[in-house]
Amino acid sequence: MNKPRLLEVYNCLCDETRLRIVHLLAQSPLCVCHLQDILGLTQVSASKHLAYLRQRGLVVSRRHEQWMIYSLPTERPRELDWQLRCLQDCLPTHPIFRGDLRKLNAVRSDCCWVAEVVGTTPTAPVHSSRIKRRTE
Amino acid sequence: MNKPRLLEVYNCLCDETRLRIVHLLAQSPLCVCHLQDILGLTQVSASKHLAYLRQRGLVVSRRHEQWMIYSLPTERPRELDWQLRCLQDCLPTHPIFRGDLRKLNAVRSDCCWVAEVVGTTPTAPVHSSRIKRRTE
DNA sequence: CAGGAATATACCTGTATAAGAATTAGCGTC
DNA sequence: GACGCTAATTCTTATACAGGTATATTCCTG
Repeated sequence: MNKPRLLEVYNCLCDETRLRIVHLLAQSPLCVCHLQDILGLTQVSASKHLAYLRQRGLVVSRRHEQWMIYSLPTERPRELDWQLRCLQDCLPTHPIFRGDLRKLNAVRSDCCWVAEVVGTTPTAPVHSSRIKRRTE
Repeated sequence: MNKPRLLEVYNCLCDETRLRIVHLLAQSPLCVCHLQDILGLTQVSASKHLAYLRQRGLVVSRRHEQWMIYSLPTERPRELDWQLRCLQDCLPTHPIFRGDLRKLNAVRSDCCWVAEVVGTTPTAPVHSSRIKRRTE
């Protein structure tokens, strides 16, 4: 029924978990398990929220070995671009999102393989460090 | 639980009816019955959505005789200001909102008292024209 | 190909809320 | 004060969706 694109964007962002996900992905691409860690989500919850966002075009995913890497699309509808600017302006002062950014940086420094995996060249092998992550 | 202000704004705008209301009020203050007419809402639906918006600070209301005039607050949180800019940029092309603006202009021209009532000086008497509106 | 890790899906349940009907309340005219 | 108009509230019902459990799928390693 030709739902306005902007309305779909609002439907995505009106849930706190999804707002936090988009806020994090605006900083860096991330795999599902890192989003779980940072946001304290169950695997199912993370996966379902990401599916919701993916189906509405707010995020894209690509497989890298056994991980799914989620990121913001490079070609973004203007509706989303407005929201990203708004997030950047309005969220940094709020404790929830400050905390998320802190945890994001912890993940980045703890996991030597994140930079490789989430970067623009996702083809580097990361086997040994992957095991390191899961056992730590 | 200290819900982020931006999340509340999204909760308001993620409903199509409320998005259309805010879009209209960004053009001009309006009384409830005009919003009903323009959007094709029942009295109850209009009133409840407006209460939802009012409780979250996205709109304010003032009584003028037997009408409640709703408008955007003059002092707006930045979260709302971002959305107003976004609406102005993203919505004009969509048929739903174009239609709403058309109907808004029809109301404005049909009803000689709208300008008086919704203006910054809401004290002018409008009795005769009010009756005219209801019977036409 | 067996097994494990990461992710997705199907199903069920609970909750928030949108919509409708009926009622109530406020303001103005007569 | 009775009546008409505008708006708000209450109650009930219906629907969307978030969360949980169990299961399926895909990829990698040995």
